[in-house]
Amino acid sequence: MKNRSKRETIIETAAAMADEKGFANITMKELADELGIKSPSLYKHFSGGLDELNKELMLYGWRSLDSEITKAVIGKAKDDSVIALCNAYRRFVSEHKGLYEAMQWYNMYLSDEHLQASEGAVDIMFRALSSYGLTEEQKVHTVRMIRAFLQGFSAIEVHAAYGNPVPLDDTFDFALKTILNGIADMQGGASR
Amino acid sequence: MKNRSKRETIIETAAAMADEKGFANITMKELADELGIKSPSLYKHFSGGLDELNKELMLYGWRSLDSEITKAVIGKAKDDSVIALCNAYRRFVSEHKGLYEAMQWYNMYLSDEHLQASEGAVDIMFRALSSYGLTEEQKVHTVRMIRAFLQGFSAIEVHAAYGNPVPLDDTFDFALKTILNGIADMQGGASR
DNA sequence: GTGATTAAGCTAATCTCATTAGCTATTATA
DNA sequence: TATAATAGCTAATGAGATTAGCTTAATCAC
Repeated sequence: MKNRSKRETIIETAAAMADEKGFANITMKELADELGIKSPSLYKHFSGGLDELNKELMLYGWRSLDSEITKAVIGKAKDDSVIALCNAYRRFVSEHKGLYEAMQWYNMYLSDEHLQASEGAVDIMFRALSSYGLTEEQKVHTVRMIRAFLQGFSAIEVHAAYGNPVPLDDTFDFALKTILNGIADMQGGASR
Repeated sequence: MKNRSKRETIIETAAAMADEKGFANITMKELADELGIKSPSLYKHFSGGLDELNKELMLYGWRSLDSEITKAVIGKAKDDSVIALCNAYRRFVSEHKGLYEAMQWYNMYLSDEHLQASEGAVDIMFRALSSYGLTEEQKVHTVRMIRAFLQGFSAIEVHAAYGNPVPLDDTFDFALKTILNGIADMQGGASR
């Protein structure tokens, strides 16, 4: 019954709380309340305090996202694979706005750990591109472009910063198409 | 000599401080110290406290960015215009990392005001696209895509989250080219 | 099995900020 | 000139994170 360590339970509770109330509103006090303990007790599990907790939240988030997009690309290749990956990323963000904030937020403070954490997602993107005949360098550019687009689009979508009636879904598809066209051009075009 | 209101001076000081020490490290105390006053005195200028200050910082940032990209696109059309705009955006972010954080951060809390604030930049993008023969809807998609890309790319670049020797500059050009190709396809392709 | 150790909690205390209250001097203004 | 607004100050309050030091229960070595 107790296969999940207390540490994990706390992180999952914090993640749920972030999704509910927003990442910025997680406090040691509220998290402790939610867990039925007093805030100083949290330091028994996270001696590094809020910082360590946030870092773990970030790592947990990236692990979850990895797992989602991995599932999404299984059995797919080329465009189908890229599309599935992007949609999975987008869905994950919309379902975990708070956790995603943690994933981004931590970004700002400890690039090294964040780098490692998000490496998994990058790796999956590389694999998704493997079925095209791209050079390594082309793959690097493409992964970066996709990543930048997904990150920017998600940030904007989460905060609903588009004040226009044209549906975001259409824009997402449009952008995806543009990116896939770019890939196709590389295969059949200049580098042929 | 005193053409700049105290309010403006404070905001500019805060912006400089954000660029130096990071947005998250701006405190009422340090800002007041920098200005040679005590922190409670700041409330005479910003009755809304840190929140109001941050909001003003965000607005100031967007105004500055507007002005930069406006300058950048003057006298240019089509691809040149888009390229100039994107480069200006990127440069602004790299020169004002802290202020840019404020611009993004506030984003998370008050979408309405942020929306208005960033409207100027969006407007300039629309104008930059006006010399192509795109439909309104195509322009909306394109602006959103460019915006998402710029935001995502900047976020990633600022935090140096790319652990790869391939130069970021090349990726930026590559992505720009992909986007411009997408625009060209719309003109000469399906929508012809 | 029993003493020592560790784990996980608790209360009380501390520190850092942001913020508020209330006072004062200076500057405009009617 | 009397008065009102401005911009500053000190002292006090309050929220949160964090630390110190105590207690109980489980675990472990022998």
